[in-house]
Amino acid sequence: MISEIDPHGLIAKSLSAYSRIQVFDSEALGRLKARTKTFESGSYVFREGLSSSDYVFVISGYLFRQKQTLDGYRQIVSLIIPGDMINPESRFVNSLDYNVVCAEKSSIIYVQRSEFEELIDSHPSIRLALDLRTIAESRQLREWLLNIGGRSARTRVAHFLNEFAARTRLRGLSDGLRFSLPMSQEQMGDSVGITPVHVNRSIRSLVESGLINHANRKYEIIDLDGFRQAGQFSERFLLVDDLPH
Amino acid sequence: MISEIDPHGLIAKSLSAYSRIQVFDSEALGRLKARTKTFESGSYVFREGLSSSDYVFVISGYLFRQKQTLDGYRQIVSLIIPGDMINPESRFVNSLDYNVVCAEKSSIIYVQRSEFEELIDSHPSIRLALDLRTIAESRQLREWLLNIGGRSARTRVAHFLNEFAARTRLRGLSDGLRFSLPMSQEQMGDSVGITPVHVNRSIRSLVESGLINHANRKYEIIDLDGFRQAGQFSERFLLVDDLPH
DNA sequence: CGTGCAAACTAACTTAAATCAAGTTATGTT
DNA sequence: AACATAACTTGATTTAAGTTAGTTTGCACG
Repeated sequence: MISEIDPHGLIAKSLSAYSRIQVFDSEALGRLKARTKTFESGSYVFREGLSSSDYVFVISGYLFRQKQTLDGYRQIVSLIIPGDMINPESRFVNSLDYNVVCAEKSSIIYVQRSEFEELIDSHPSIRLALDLRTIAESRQLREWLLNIGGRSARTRVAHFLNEFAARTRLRGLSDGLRFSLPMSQEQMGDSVGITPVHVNRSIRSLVESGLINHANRKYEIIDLDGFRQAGQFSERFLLVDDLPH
Repeated sequence: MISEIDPHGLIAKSLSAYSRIQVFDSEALGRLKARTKTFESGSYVFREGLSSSDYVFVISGYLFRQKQTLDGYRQIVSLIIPGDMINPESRFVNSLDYNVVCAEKSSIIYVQRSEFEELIDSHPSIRLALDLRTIAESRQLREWLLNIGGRSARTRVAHFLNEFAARTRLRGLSDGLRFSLPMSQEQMGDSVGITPVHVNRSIRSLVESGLINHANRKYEIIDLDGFRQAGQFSERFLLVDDLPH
């Protein structure tokens, strides 16, 4: 099925976090031809090592990038939210070093390599946005490293939840205070390097401290300042300061 | 002090790991004007947040990138070895999200922003090498995340040492079996997220298993296969497979 | 060539998080 | 509505790693 991407859609919005996307840029994005595909929760969009010939974006649903240890431990290395590009390194490299798995039913669009590369070549601000996105991702990875390497379980979980709240707010997907997190406590554990039962205890502790409410997979931040402190969270690392070019 | 970089020097060698650097590319690199500066062990080359106006490369000495937690924990997020660029994201962004500290006395060269950018513009293979280097770094960060998030202390330490051995070998700085590691056990701990006494125990355990010898800061790998297994190490993640452009 | 200091090593003890083992609560299905 | 299944919750126990503290080694410097 071939459809046209909404010209004022998610992707332009997501890129505009990194560089100034003009009307004509986002119109060009809107003219891209794209195949849409739906994936069930738990299914793989990419497998490590396999090459991808198209550029792939998320329209709806949450996914994650994950890697595995030889003895079966799975580490989630980043969350992918609607509007994100799934395989940004495909611009330069053939195969990915991670798997991409759906946290819930998702819809994904495929744009032909050549078509997207023409767009990049003719729209400097889109190229810049992609380059900056790469920087932002490295920052995020370093922040996760600090989170996992240096903080207690409770703090890690709080940091993770803060990050999710901030990212969804910046993308216009939540108000930053109430959100539902589409992943199991086991998956959260695999994101921050602790066991699921400890995730549970950590969440409980945050609730008991009066920082958040939690039921099912819905969260509500009651005391934003306190909750940020509990997670030693600052949203600085989510943003990049565009160089004046 | 102004000097010329050795045209067949480290930097060309380091970039050539990522894309095919031709003679004329490396001659151009050799013509770059560079200020050299020496830093003592423990001194800061960059501080988080401060902007940098030049491109900076390591000629000799080891350094690391590090971040801090509010309550004082320091996480080392990557090692910088001779030939590496210290501030690659300066191509796109004003300020760094990490500190850069010397593990030992190091000599560093500064190349003017405009001069280096002209070089990039006129040498596609150098630009490509830089782009691929960025991908390689993200891979490394994800691998560290997996290492810290999912493995036992002993395995983490073994993985770290394997990585160091492989990286120095690929850069021509060691034979990959005997090397001296210019960092304290405390710094190793801050790299893999454990305490220095546990680093010590882990190293001893690896020695007692007959996998390596160790004295002062010198290491010798006795059983390479066994040592790789102990660290669940594969050097695949250090390399990128250049896309045929 | 001692002296001082930082890093490496070791052991004893403590603790945070993992593991194990039941429950319980949701969610989805015939 | 009853059943099945997966996710969540909770407590008891174990274990890996942290902490504290002391000793030893290596090395820079007067």
